[in-house]
Amino acid sequence: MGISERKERERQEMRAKIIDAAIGMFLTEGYEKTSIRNIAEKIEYSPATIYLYYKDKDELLYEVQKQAFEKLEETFDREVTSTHPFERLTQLCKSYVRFGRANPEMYDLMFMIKAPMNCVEAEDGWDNNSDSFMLLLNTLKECMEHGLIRFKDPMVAALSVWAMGHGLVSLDVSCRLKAMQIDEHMLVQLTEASIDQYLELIKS
Amino acid sequence: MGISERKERERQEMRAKIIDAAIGMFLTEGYEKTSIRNIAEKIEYSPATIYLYYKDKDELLYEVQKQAFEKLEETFDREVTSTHPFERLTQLCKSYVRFGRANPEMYDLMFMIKAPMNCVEAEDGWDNNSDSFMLLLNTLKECMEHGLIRFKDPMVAALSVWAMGHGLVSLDVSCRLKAMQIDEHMLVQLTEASIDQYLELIKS
DNA sequence: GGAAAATATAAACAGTGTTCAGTAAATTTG
DNA sequence: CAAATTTACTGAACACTGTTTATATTTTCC
Repeated sequence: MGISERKERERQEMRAKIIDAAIGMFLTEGYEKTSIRNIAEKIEYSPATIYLYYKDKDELLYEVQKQAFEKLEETFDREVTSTHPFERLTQLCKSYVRFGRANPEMYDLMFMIKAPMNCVEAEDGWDNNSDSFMLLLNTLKECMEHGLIRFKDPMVAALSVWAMGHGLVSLDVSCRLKAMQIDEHMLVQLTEASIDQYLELIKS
Repeated sequence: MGISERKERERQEMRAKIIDAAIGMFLTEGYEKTSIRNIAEKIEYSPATIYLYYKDKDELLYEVQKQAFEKLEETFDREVTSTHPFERLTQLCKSYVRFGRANPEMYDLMFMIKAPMNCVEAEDGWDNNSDSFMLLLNTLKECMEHGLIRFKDPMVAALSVWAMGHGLVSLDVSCRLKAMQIDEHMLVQLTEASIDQYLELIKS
């Protein structure tokens, strides 16, 4: 019978409707400032209805995160295209930092906010991000196979490169670079220079 | 007259009482989960009283942050002692990362949480952290004067080193390293190796 | 001692995430 | 088709949150 199929489809549509509203509000207002009531109002349902489709606000965020990572992976697909491993690593780093700086609220949800990681505590690993991390890890491995970078351990390499990229983006997103007392324009240049410098340093 | 002096002293004592309670609760429960009501209960005053001493919850956090940075600076005073510039840079990096990993909740308040930076928006710079940043900057400048590191611009150097250190700590504190699917022991080793590797890389 | 000033608080406001009893609609069953 | 049952939804409530305000208490000053 096609009824249960339609029901399931309607359920997914409703879930999408909720998530779409949530994404929009999380990105414009931030996670904390977006309330279930606001989301409910936007989709013209009662707040309680949302709980029929998502367990709690954290699950909502987890779902939004999922979509954010899909966006990041799409960006990588577009911008990380070179066949030369080190060139590809360069593209990956720059693409990552550009993405973070261009979408600070999204970056916050993906890599900085504390909320949704609690609910993943019990589970093994953190699914949302594993694809992107694998892309980095594999690119680095390939670089190492060709002797293009000065790393010996691929995991150390992955952690280092990610840490550098994340550090640059997150210090900016969290406004901690105010300690440097420089203007926005200068900051962009310094960030760019830091990445270039770092890639130069790891090149063998 | 000594009355106004006593009044001022009592005022500072009350401020300290509030902050002490706040620190304790922020570190054990986190900023978001600590309520003004909880703090008030702990010091046995009404919630409204707190507002006679601090403008709002953000100002409370800003004050707690201040003390956290004093703790960080004390740690640096103890652990960053070498007269050799590069050796001192090494001590600084390791001390920073160790501090962050040993005090994740405090690190969160200092470098990750979003809340208190908003209220600093208008002001120029971010006072709390400027001493530590200056220590890093000056150490790097000294290294450069002696030709010990491969950086040309001290600001690029400071941003790079800070980004690397902050990246390593914050990815861990925010649980994002779950993407790497490794155990705690391995993680400590990888982090250590990443710092060593980085210091090796920037050495000229 | 009594006016003035400083200090503390109970109560209220407007908001939050979440739960639950109860209603209305859609579906299945007899 | 009508009755019974399942599904979808919601209003109201609960237990919180940060913050403000009018009121009460204490302290200082003349």
